[in-house]
Amino acid sequence: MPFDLARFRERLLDWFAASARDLPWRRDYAPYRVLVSEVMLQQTQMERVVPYFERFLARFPDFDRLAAAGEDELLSAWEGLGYYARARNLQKTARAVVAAGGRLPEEAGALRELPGVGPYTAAAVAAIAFNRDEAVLDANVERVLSRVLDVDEPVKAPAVRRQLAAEAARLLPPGRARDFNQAMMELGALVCTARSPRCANCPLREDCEALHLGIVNERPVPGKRVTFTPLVVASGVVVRAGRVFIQRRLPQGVWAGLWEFPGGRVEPGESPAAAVVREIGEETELAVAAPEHLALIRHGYTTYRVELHCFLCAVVPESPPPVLHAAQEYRWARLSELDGLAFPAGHRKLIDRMRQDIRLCELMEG
DNA sequence: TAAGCGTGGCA
DNA sequence: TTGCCAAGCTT
Repeated sequence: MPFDLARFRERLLDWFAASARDLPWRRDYAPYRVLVSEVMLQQTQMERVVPYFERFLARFPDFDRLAAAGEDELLSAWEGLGYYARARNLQKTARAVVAAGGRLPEEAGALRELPGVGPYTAAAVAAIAFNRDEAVLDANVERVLSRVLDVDEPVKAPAVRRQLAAEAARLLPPGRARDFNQAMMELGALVCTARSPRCANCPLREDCEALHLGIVNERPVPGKRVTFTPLVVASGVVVRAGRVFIQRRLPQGVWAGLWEFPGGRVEPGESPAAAVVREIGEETELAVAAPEHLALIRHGYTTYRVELHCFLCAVVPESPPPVLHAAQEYRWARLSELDGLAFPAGHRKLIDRMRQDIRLCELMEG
């Protein structure tokens, strides 16, 4: 059966009307809420975003409140979501919107000028908040179209992406951009999934070329696969007079502006205990001794797989005061202070372990 | 154009 | 356990 555009649109929109998940930003499609949700959803799955979205909106209910937020308050609300530049850019956008009178532009071209708003987010906000006729192209749409149209080249290749963007625009029913785009992404998330797609329940099963050919599992064609680099890291919980040393990371690079415990990479042939003493000296000029193993935490970030060795360290009595070489600010903090500050996920896990360590808690009292 | 930028879930 | 994956943007 030939591809029928009207049928494709009708079945997709009917399916979405019946199957759309109840999400907080789908209540009224208020532009601020749509923008926050779309930025949170960059490279992040729906289920993970929803609780962050609720907390974020409670703290920062509008552009004005977000524009006025402090750095720790902002990053703390984002802690655990990753890609923290998103939070900073979202605040920059809020400030630009406030400066421009308080309203978000409605056209994709103007939205695209805002910090942290790329081609996807500009089209998504224009379509979902303002129902402008823009077609989004995200990983879900790429996957759906690569199957429906049987695309036999890697979908991440720029030329293929341009082609898929044009196809998405062709499929878009004029005047229905809000529902159409969400329907394509929702279908990708719930039915046309990367693994174990539910083709028997798919509203587009009659329109799907890859399904007809029996090669759904060969679509989309993957691109170059990323290699993960194992990394051994040692970090120190440096305690003095009931307080722990923490430092704020530099404004550029990974975990920019977040707080952390000092430490760094364990060199080949070096023990984690020796590395933590060396790294703390290099980063802070603090002299510490007798590192005592606290925890071993495994986590990953971007393309690294990290084995994080954590030690409790004492400052030697004749140690000089801290001088920072890998951070912009430091603090001797009480355990209870750490909750209002943003830490990388691995260090947050360490804080959780610290709270379970009775002897450490006794050391931190008072 | 390619690499940097997080994180947790899942098979 | 390990590899793969997710509603991308910036430089």
